Amino acid sequence: MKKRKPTIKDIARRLDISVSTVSRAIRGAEDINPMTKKKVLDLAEKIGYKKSVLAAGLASKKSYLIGVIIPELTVPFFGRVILGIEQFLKPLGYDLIIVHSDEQEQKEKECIDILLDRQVDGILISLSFNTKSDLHLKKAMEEEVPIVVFDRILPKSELPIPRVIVDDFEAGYQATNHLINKGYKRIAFISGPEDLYISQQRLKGYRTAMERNGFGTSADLIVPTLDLRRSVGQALDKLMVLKEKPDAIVALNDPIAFRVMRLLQKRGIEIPEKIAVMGISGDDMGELFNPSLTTINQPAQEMGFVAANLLIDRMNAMKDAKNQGKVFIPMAILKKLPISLIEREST
Amino acid sequence: MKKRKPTIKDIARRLDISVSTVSRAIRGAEDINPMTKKKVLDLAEKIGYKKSVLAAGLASKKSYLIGVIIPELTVPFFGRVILGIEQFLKPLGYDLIIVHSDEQEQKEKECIDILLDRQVDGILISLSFNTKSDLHLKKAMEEEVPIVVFDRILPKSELPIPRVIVDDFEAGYQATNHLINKGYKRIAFISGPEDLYISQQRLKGYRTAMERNGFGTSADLIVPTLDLRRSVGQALDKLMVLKEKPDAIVALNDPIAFRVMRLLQKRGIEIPEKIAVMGISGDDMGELFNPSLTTINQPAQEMGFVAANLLIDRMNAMKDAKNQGKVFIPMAILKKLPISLIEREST
DNA sequence: AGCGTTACCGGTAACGTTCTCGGTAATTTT
DNA sequence: AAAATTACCGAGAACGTTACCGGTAACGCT
Repeated sequence: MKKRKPTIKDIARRLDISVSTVSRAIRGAEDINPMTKKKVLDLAEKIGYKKSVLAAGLASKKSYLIGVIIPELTVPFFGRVILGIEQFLKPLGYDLIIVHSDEQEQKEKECIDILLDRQVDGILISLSFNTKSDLHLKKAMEEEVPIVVFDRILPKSELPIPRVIVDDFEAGYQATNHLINKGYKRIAFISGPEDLYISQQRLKGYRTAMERNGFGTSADLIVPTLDLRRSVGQALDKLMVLKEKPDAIVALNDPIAFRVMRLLQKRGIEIPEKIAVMGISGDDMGELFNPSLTTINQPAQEMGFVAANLLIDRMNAMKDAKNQGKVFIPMAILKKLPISLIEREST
Repeated sequence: MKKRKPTIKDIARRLDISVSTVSRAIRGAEDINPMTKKKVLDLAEKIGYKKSVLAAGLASKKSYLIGVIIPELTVPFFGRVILGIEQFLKPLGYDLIIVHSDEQEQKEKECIDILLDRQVDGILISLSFNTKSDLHLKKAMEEEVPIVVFDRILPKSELPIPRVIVDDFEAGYQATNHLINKGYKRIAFISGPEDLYISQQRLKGYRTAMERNGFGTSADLIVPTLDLRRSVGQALDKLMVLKEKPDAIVALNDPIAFRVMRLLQKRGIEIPEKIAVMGISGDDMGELFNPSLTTINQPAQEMGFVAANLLIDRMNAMKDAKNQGKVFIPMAILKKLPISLIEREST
């Protein structure tokens, strides 16, 4: 019943070769005879050898773990992003360690610490709703862990970090434009925290669309919500006490739009007859509502894929720089992904 | 700019003590003078020392990683379960590595392999919709990593594994009973795959409730769906071609219920006037639908908490057995959590 | 023939901890 | 006062890999 797990030493002994060679075979290095490589691999398979990621990581100073920080586990959008991340990273032998900040800046910092403790090879992060500073990202950079931010980024970050987003201005613009084309005239916008880039940009897109069509933008029609749940009601209240109520509402994202729809229905307001509602996210869930939610689709999976790709790029660049003895210069890259309209029943 | 990370050796040198002692202080062992311990911890803090989980894991043969396998990332229920798992495990210094099987048995096996490769200390798993065998769980047991199954379990598994579920029979029973009390008479049930324990039990609960109330259970009224999305429509179709259509539907879980509601509405059938709909899950999302979904609440977070607790128990039992030179005897434990009704508008 | 390549392979020192064992001094017990 | 216990600490060997440096043989080139 003694079942010590086989190691490369065992393989080396049985094949009468050195551990170095076995290691080469296992990790698929060049510089090895295909024949011996096959022999090693065959025996490894036969005796059920498993490489110790721990030991390998210790020796090579790599963990083959990538940390992913998202604000919330249950938001469908992030689920789709993770799918894309996996799609890119799994074939490369990386595993994901997913943590969530619960939309709190404080917890977000803790997440970074956890991941750094774990010695992840890189971090993919989408900022929480309430994150105002990116000092914790700096911390990661100082430890030389590459980091890529996706979707929820900070507007003016001087940090030279790659970022992947959708064209948020365009999203806000197209959403508003769609409503205008449908004949709506008093269009409101439910925004998010001021510091949030997606909020700023989408709002900007909304404003631009309104102005270009000669509607102007009354401040009354722009109300912020500070989270995805509780304060949506307050935001909506502000709109409903207006003398001239809006005939359409653009919500910062789908989860907010879902709540808006629900709250309107509770007030007995018909959608889209009395008031139209638009989201921005492209959640599948929107299809299940009654009426189904018109939304701007964000290519979530692609975003994950691209972000992961960017991360690996950075990791390699860093390694190269090191090998050549140069200093690695972090870069600010901003990648914008195109969006598209999904027209459903709520408009 | 040379920034080699500090190790326990550095601390040992600067404090002129041995690495052993430093190690003792860091990992909080007894057998150390509180004074020296404080000195070590202070210096560690000061120079920004971080313990290498990799090295520690290698030496102690523990990774402090717990693997979590869920069928789908975007199902809210599992999000809540993970919250509970974290709640229990984080204080103990464990991190989670979350993977998903995409509701496929094959991928589920791969997940197990990934986790075993990672040398996780334990595995928490909820089976996929289509998992018919638990041989892959056996594999984990053979490698001596404890495993606990939650929510989605296999009905008749001879494997001595701890399992945490809700009282699924009771859930099906109460759901049906609620509808009966509301005056519905022809109540249909949308079940899942036959092999799925939750499906069996909830169905059984439904049957029992029907019979006890003298309604009997016509086979027509029980239709299965094989997944959470596509085949829901087919299941519903079967009910709608019946001469005597049902006046209420119990869905196996909330995601299915959401779809049922949507499909009914597309057919112009009013809920709950023409047909009532009930879910079983307790997803918050159900509140946002129009009408909001009446459901049976499963204590998801508690389930995660309990499952994690059970896992740690098993891990300790295994360790104890080893220390005393005994053989560890795995046990089949079945823990049932109570459910409760959330009455909303769909019934 | 001499020399530089190329293709392989081996030895050995890391990597940063923990663990086991043993030892010393101080403290308690008898 | 001797013996036993306790509290604390150190030395050094693991843990399982990879990285680095060298070395040998075979091959091709001038």
